[in-house]
Amino acid sequence: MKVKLLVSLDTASKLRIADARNILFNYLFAKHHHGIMFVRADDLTPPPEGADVDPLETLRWLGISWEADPDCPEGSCRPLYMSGRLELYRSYARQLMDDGRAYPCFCSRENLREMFKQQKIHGQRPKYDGRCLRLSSAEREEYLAKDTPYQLRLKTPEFVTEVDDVAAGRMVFDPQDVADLVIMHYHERPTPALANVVDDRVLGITHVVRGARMRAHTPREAFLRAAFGFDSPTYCHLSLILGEDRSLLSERHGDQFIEDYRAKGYLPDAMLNALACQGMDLGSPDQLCSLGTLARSFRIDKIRNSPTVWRLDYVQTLNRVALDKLKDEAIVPLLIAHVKEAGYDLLGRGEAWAKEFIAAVRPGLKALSDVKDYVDVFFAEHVTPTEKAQALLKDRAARKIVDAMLTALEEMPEVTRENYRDLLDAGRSQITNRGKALVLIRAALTGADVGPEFSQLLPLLGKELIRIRLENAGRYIPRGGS
RNA sequence: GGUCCCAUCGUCUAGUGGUUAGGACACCGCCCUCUCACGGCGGCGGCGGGGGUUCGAGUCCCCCUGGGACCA
Repeated sequence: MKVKLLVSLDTASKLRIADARNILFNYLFAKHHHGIMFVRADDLTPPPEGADVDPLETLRWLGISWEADPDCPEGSCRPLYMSGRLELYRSYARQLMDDGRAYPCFCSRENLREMFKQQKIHGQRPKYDGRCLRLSSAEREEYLAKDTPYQLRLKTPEFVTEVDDVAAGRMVFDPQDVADLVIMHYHERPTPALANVVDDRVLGITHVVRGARMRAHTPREAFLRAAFGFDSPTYCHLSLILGEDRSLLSERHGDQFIEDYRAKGYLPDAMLNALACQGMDLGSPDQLCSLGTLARSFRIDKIRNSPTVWRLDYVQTLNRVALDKLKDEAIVPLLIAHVKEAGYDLLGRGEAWAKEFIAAVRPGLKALSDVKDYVDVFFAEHVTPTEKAQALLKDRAARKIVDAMLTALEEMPEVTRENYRDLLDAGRSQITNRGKALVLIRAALTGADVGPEFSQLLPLLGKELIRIRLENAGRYIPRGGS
């Protein structure tokens, strides 16, 4: 039997890490078995005003593709849209109602709330008591005649229902535990359970692979399927993804949308591997796995389903590996935007210069946006020394070094890879402690005590900028003394 | 409160009755070096607890503990 999967995607929200991982695992599972994965866009709720939200695009960026809506013309990659399937869900719900397996519930939200409150007061568990099921047909007609909004509830089947779960084995559900489930909200909006059960049926879904958060929804779907008489797909619930404090990943743990990482210059390969390792064994990050490799080694019965912790430092490590694999030509266009955001033009001094710049800077990059930390050093006319650098420049030797370098600089037509040492030596020869001299030179030139190698720094800065920097540094060096 | 899930180094994981419990990230140290980073080498560090089953249990069963999700 061909593996067929369906994942749903909330179009009102950016793609979350956990959802991305779940969808990735669906994709890998489908690919591994040469099956197919459908995507259903749950578009009943519009995205917030002015929000730039397109989780489908994020999926494409990750390289994850899906099977088109079977009702669409050949060659399309259109996902299924929930809004276009409302009639389908309604027709199935109607069928259930006609068969007497579902009934309208006219209780308002307020009434329900009151019922639960009373039950709590009497020490009972809040649970819908099925009062609308006991309505006489005359009463029911009366409500309907008055156009009272209603929900559609499933008459819970009376027999125990079972579902297979890859991780948990066979799960057994007792009808005693559930109240009559709402399958259609007021105004004929399907509940997720109905939509899932119907779509699984219509599309011939064989496996449901989804987050562990959805596990508790399984009984409802099981009872609903039992009412329809549908077979159940096999379930597999994927581990929760937690923050470093071991609570469910959320805003307070930092970036939780794939788009956030994308914007910071994380590459798809890095994200893919970071997601995959939440449940899979990837070995060393040195070899980033491609989607194809991941799919080949993916085994649904091998994934771990205990909660995992999303670690930013690991994502960074993966991204550095991904960045390393990128050729200079490929990295230039990606970096332009990040440099521009910091207020500079990467190509302003020519393409050759840009390449040298990238070579100097890329070993330190964990994400492309980190380039902002280096940009001032290379582009700015004036740099304000850090406190540490200022302290260094208080050294009286600094004056001698800076002056000597300025003098030497005048003799040089330009500072290049070949002659930068001469410039360095001019400063360095002023004092005996050569290591210390270099620290002072760094402070004077870059305003920092750490930074790129001189062999890269000096030629990149060039004569003019070096002169300006050295002169500027003079303001921080005390006058006088010997 | 009810239902359910999970449990190997700090973290992600390998391990499906016999292993010196392996790898990776992080951390620490050393080397490289003008500094940071990169890179190389090395180190620290784990089967939550208690009962069984078995000649033998991280591995199978039960209980406890802990963490978590869902329903409210």
